[in-house]
Amino acid sequence: MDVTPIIDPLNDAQRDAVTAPQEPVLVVAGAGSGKTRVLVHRIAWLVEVEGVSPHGIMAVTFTNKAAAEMRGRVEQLLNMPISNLWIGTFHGLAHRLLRRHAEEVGLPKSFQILDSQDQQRMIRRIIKDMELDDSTWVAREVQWFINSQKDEGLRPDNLDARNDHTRAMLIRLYRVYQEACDQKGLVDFGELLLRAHELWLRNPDILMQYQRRFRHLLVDEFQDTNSVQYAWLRVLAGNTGTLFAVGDDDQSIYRWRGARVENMFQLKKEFPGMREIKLEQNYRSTATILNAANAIIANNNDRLGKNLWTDGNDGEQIKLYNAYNERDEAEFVIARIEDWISDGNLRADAAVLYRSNAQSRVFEERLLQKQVPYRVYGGLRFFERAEIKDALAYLRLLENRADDTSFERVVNLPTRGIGARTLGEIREYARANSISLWESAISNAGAQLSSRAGTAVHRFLELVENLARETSELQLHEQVDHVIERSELLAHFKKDRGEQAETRVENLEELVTAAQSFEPDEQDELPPLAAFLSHAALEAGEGQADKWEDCVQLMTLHSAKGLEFPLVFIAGMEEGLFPHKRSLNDPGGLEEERRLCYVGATRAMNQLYLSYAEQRRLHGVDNFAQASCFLAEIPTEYIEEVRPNIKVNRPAFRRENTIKVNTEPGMKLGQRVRHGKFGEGVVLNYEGTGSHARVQVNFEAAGTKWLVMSYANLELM
DNA sequence: TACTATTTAATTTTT
DNA sequence: TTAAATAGTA
Repeated sequence: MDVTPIIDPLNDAQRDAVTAPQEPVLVVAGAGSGKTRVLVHRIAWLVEVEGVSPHGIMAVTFTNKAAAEMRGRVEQLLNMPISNLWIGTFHGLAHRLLRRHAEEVGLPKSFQILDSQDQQRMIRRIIKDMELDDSTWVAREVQWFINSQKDEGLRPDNLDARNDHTRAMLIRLYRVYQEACDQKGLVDFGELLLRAHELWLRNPDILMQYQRRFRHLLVDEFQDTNSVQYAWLRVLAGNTGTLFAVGDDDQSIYRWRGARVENMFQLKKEFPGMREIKLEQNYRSTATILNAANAIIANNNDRLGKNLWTDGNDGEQIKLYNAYNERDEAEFVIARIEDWISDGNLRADAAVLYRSNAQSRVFEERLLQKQVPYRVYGGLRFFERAEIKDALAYLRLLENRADDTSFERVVNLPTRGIGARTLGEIREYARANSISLWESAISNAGAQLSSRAGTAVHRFLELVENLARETSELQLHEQVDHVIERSELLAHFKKDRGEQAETRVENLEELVTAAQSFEPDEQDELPPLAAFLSHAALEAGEGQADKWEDCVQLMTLHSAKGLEFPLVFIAGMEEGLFPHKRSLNDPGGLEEERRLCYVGATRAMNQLYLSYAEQRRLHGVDNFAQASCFLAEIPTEYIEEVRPNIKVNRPAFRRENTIKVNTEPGMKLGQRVRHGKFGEGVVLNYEGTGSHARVQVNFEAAGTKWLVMSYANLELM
């Protein structure tokens, strides 16, 4: 057996990890240190050298993209297909388990997945039905609460209201929402994980069956696991499974959605013999960029501790541009990108990163104006588009008539005379009798409703039944085609004029193509339509179709994680924007922002540009800002301030060549302070200078207060 | 019932 | 500024 292809491309630390004995291993892998390579080669090593059957291996990732990439690379390395090896996302694997064991976890065979849009609609509906004031009970916030509890593995019964009215109501909403989901056979993303965990806990025999099978569990991005995911893995590993976890505590940027870096520490506690291997050699960035990134992240506490190094050269200094406003900033960035392109480089090798999506607009405008092709990441994905969701709603009703969310979506689309009043009655009757809207509609169509509305409802019910009958023998793509045609959805969008309407029609046609080229995962053992619908919910698809065109890349810092580009711009390095002021509301928020900054900087291979604007228009109002505190954390030797001859009208008072950071001592946003009366708090905002300076502090005990600096006597902590 | 005007709030996002 | 949800009008 020739093991050189598996071992040769690795450095010492990587090889230690790949060839480690079959015991628990934690790989702390810095940015650009080859963590995917280690995972891929580890799998190959287990199969080729240790003689482990692929059947006994499970590899878990967070995104479908990562899962697909890993599978592809393993197959390439082993030079064979590995269909019996489970590689997938936490949600994808949980979904597979729930389909196989629907009965044991109390789900109907035909359960459907709710994406977060559907979930929010459903919660909004519940708030309405409970006749709660929707300005106090915002669907988005209730959704946030429910999902946070699910991330922590908590059911309504596990929660205590702690004499808090608000909390009591949130728990009640959670309970009502969950009952509604159960009744309608709907499962949200958090529920997939929670039920998969409960599958283990409630069915020791099933658990044992999987424990015996999956002796090897490999987990990517371990720092992003939430409590349920950790618990699920922990139980599955049991005492016999060997966990191979790869992660980077410095790249933990998803705490706000339940990720717990502590899981990495916890792992070491629970598996005392756990081998810990650090990958610290970086193959991506220049020494300058790495040193700067290291300097930034060094300001964080509670790190596992590692220092990236490279044997590459220093490269160029990091360029810092102080823009007058956001348009000046965009102009500067795009001008540099045009230079880059005219030097013969690829547009796709240049990326503009920013903290919030709203920032993309100025860049887009400028790129459009300069006729430079670009692509914005994020935004609406294919399966999330309204017209696609409309079509899917029809298809979902074919699978599961009790799917009320889908029912509501298409009952009057295209309009067929079933208005708010009629729908209200159907809803009321459904609620009173604890039945689905579908069943309620059946009972109502004959009796309660006026004859006109009754006929309309009847027509809709018949339409769906007919669709079901007509498509039962068809191929998946024929089913989809038939449904969008006969439901008159296609005609509905076709009659609208304009560019938007045209893309809608194109998208619907694209859906048929998507169905045609859809290849169900054999492991999932589902009928084609059910598999397709699950796929649509679990993998929302890419945003733009023409992704292979050579385009400048625009994206948020979050979505840049895992990617690399020769030329990187991080725009909007301003206090309040990055670090974002809203991140300072919770403890550890600033540190997470700093990790985000670290992630951003380490995306750059050769050249990194940082920029900030003195004035920025946000939500239609001009704001003044100071340079981000992160800029001051980079040793000046790595930075060069640039000032090209751009003719912008700048006000005369503009200061030159100075990084303005922390002009007031202790005025840093996020700074912890102590007040004689109010106790400890965090600086949220400030205005003015000298004796007029006022500062807004969020006190742990006393809440948010504005204080005048010269009187407040704040003690820095 | 269907379309238009007004209001409201805006970090990050995968599944 | 802008998108989306709701309130108001034809």
